[in-house]
Amino acid sequence: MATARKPRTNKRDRILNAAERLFAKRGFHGVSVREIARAARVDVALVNYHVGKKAVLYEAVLLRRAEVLNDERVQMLEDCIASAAPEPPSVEAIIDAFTHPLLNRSTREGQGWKDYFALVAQVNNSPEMGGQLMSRYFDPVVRQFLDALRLALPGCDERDLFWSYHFLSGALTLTFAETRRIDNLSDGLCQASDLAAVHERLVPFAAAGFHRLCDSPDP
Amino acid sequence: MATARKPRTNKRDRILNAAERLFAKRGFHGVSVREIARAARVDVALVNYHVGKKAVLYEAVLLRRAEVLNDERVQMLEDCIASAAPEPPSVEAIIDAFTHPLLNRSTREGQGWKDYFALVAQVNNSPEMGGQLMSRYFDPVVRQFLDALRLALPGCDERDLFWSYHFLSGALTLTFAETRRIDNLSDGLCQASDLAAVHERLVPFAAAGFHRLCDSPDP
DNA sequence: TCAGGTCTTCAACCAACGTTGAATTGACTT
DNA sequence: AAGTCAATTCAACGTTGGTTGAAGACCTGA
Repeated sequence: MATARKPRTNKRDRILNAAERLFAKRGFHGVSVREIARAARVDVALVNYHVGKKAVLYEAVLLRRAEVLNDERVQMLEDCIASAAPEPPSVEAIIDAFTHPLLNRSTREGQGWKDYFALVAQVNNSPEMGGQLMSRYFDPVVRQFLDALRLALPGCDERDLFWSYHFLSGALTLTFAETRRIDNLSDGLCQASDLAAVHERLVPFAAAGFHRLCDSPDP
Repeated sequence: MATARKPRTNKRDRILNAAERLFAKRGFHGVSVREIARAARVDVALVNYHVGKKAVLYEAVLLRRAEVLNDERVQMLEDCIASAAPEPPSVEAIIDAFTHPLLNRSTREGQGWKDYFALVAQVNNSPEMGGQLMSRYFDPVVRQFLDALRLALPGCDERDLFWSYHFLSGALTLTFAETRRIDNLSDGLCQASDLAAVHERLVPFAAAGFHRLCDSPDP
């Protein structure tokens, strides 16, 4: 008797998917609820029924994959700590645990994740609500990574550590925004869509930056 | 006879200033022309009269300070090349020539420049038009900096160089977006508004990354 | 003073917006 | 068969959006 529940909400997912794609492209204010409903092939009123008003929809899109991503990041961090024990893991390994989940999802799974990361890139650089939303959804896990980095960089000044993470965050989000500016700048030699090529460079680039800032002695 | 022209357009500047501030905060779609006119204390129709339609206004805001910034960047690059001659300048010095103008304008001059950089940060991470606009307004000068970096990093792989610049660009734009996320993350220890503190860390961070990627031998 | 622009105001247009409430469907329980 | 509740449709509400055109004000040089 129990199980035979409705597919709960096929349409709720369709709405979230369409919203994700459109918000990623044009931002919160650049997309109308009606357009999202049209793209999801769903009546306008259903958006309010299944999700809520526009602002709620926006946060629902952000939250949906944030949980998955956070779990995977924590898992990878614990793995890399465990496999380096009893030594602390290297800075490279920690950064890789932080960035690799993005690469994995973006290349192995569908366009949805790509859209999601592009959306996050916009949010991260938005003065309007960027600070609040990013802090709410990602910073709890970021703090765990900072804890690990402290062990890998003993004696590191706290401010150097925070700013180093800030630079990594900026480089990472611009990468996953995939604006194709670099395609143009490099005359096609580099491609924003070739995330594997970026990732194998981002990790050593950022690690070198962390070491440069955090290893130096303070007088 | 000649000179006594009207102040040409007092109001045009007021419109551009108001637009700059609002676009920086909420993006192109998040601000209405009517709101800009209200903030500039100007009739709605004057926006179209003095500048043009909304899209033209947006690009006018971007262009206005891009020219000033580009000139200053080129000047600082030439200076640092001249003062290092006949050796090529260091990577640090080149990056500093690229980033210092932002710091200078942002701290010494008014809120207008801060708003402008926040706007550029949004554009840089926007999939909608980010690639196009950034390339159009900034990449000609970026190419000059890449030329200088090639001399400072002889034998550097081209793709490593482009990606290194990409990472620098991401870190730089997130910094000048001033989203205050880092204030929250660091419990007030770091402040997004303290641009001098960021700048003195960004230059060595990025320089270390460039060296790490570009100095390594390719088998 | 008048004629010429330039600049400014006012009002209006229509399309699109987010959101809601009432009415309808459809499937499952009793 | 009737009743229940979630899901869905439809139409409408009141605002606000960007843009325009015609009319008015202002100034300058003749």
